Amino acid sequence: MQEEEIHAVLTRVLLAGRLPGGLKLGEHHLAEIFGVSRERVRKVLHRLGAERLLDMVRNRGAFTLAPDLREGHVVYEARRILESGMAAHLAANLTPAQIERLRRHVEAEAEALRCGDQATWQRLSAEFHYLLAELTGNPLVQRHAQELISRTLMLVKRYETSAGSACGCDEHRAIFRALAARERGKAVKAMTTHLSLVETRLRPTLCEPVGPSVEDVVTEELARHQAGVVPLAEAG
Amino acid sequence: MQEEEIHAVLTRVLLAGRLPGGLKLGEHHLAEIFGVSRERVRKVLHRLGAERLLDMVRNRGAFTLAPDLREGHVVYEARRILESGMAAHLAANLTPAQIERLRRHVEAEAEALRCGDQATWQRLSAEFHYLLAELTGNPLVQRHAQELISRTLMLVKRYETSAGSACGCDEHRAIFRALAARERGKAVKAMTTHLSLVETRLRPTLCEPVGPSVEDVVTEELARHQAGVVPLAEAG
DNA sequence: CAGCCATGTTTTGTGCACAATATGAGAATT
DNA sequence: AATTCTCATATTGTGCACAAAACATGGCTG
Repeated sequence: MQEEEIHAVLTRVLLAGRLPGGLKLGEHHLAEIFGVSRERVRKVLHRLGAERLLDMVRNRGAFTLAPDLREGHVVYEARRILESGMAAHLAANLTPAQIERLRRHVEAEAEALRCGDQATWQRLSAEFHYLLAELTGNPLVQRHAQELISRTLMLVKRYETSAGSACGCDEHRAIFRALAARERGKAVKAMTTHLSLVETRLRPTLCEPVGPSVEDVVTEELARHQAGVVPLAEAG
Repeated sequence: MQEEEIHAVLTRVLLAGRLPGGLKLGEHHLAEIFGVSRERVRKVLHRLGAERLLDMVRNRGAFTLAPDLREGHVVYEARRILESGMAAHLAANLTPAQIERLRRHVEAEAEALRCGDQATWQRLSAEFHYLLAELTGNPLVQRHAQELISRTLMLVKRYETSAGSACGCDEHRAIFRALAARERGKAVKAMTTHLSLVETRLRPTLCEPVGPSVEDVVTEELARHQAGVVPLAEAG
């Protein structure tokens, strides 16, 4: 078991929000689950702490975070700032080929929505933003955008409303149209509006998904990993 | 010697660009310099690698990077994207008190420039951008902005032109005026223009500052650290 | 003489044992 | 009965020793 794999599995578990907040992740416990030495897990946990996916407390260990809606607001605000900048940049720099690629993506979203394919639509919907970051061609922007988007996915999993996730395709289309028309101001505004709307769709559902054991969740994701399933960004 | 201190000292040395690129930083060597165990240094080195301030090669060790102007372009582009988003946000959200704070900063810059106080002006000039990030009140944006700005400081140290660093105060003032007037579009444009101009001031000076030994540079910065000197952002 | 393999040396990676610190229970005291 | 102190236990942090990998040197072969 490579260190990179452990990191990937834990990252996916954490971003999926499948564990309740404030849960302690013991080094020894995880080491047993993964079947590796404690040091291996230890290093990964500290790295996840640096990436702000875990709360590391000295001499106490690693704890899952419980992002509340207030922190969620910070993430969405950061996204509005970064992605409106991205929109401004893209409006001025997109090539025709890139515009075409965007168009196809938005169409695929609409198609999935029309077919009632909720899973596909939800995936494409997230990937729209990853795609925009990719089209900037700037690795630094991509990394930052990916981090922020991942963090909102964690929030959405926790606070999504059944109704909420069933709209918003028009907003992506509006962003696309502004970008394709190279209208910078309009693109910025469309992006800002869209992200604000997405944020308002989060509902303060206080019900912590009463988590299954750490062992269950991690082993499940581990099996999925070893089966070669690669969700989200890497797939598209 | 705390792990945090070692990280701070090395970060400052690297960002100051006082070491030539591609230089190897041996674990044992650094451990001797700092007078700590190898594991301590090791951990810091890996962390710096994750922060992209060092090039970590498996089984080979840590190497200083030699950012060329092409990578510099990527950093400045990322800054244009992020900071233009910041400008758009600030134009809509600055409080009168914050505007006043910005005004004072820009005035201080002008004052330092008038007095010919090159050192102070250069410091204030960098801090202007840190200040903008701070005024967003968003910790995620702050972290990202700080990383990008630090990276450009590394570039400036390496490729600065004597003439280049002696202008640009007017550009900050233009940004301030647009923000104070809450003119979003104008603020975005002023920011983009400014960062583009700064980038063009970098000159492809091929002369690697023929570095003094790792030991000399690190021990010097270490002494400075222990004397309590805290440069740049923390000072402001 | 050039290229290549082998061996010795140096440097990094990993597991282990022990030390330091936090947690929780239980007893003693007010 | 509540609080605090102490001690037992569990968990994390750290240094050390060994393993593994890369590098350098020198000799061998074509």
